[in-house]
Amino acid sequence: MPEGHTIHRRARDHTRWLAQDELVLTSPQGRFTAGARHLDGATLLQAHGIGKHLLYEFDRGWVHVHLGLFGRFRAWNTPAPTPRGAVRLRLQGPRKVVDLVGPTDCSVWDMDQVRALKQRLGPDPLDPEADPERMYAKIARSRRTIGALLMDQSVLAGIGNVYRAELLFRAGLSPFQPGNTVAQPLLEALWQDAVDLLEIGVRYNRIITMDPKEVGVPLHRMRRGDRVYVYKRKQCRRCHGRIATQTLDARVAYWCPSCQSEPA
DNA sequence: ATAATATGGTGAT
DNA sequence: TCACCCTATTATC
Repeated sequence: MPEGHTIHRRARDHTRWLAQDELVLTSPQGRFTAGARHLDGATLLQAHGIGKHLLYEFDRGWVHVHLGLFGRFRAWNTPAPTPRGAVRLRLQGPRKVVDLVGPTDCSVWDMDQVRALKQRLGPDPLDPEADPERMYAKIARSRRTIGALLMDQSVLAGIGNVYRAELLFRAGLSPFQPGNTVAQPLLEALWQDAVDLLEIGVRYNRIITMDPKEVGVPLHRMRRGDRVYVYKRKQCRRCHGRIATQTLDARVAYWCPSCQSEPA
């Protein structure tokens, strides 16, 4: 779940549920005790999603959360049950309680760290202010594969292994095409497609990349295991050919050799 | 029932 | 390149 769409969805939900109230912060698991105590009783102004990072802006400080592969949130209406499992952080508001479990990072940040993060990350398709020119420039002068570049958070923030596979399929591009050989209009199309797909992801709280017009099923009725063209599939959803897999930058890339052009 | 697997990033080697 | 984090989902028996 945790590619950019998940993060932005959580930011939106948590802002709606918890902002403008004084929150009780605890760390039932104990690994964030000092941080929780530091911000206990603070008022949440807003939760921000930036790429795959969550930033909780309080009236007197920031909390940074990165879910990694295993991190999850659980939410309840008050009163919430006793924390179950390794709850790193519990955010308790008057109406809702949110538990954070298994994150790669949960820590108190200052403004400098927030600024550094924003500087380090590439444009985020879910940020209305994002400037894709930075992504075009980086890809255009890189000999690394487009498959690796799309997953590089300093090139494009929020894309993970599923969206990588699906974006490349929809663009008809091989993951192994060097970045500096991808035509500019194709880069622009990739960006716009990322914007569209991630917005769908936020709205439906899941990754859906199949075109409703192509499959004749509306977005909200697409069944599990049938919402993507190539990711983790055996057969291409479009041509029914065999899906190829290969490790690319420590992650398994999925592509359809017949629908996606091979690099020259 | 139990086992395998994963959408990620970091830091050590 | 690999171990780690340590959950939820999916696959297998």
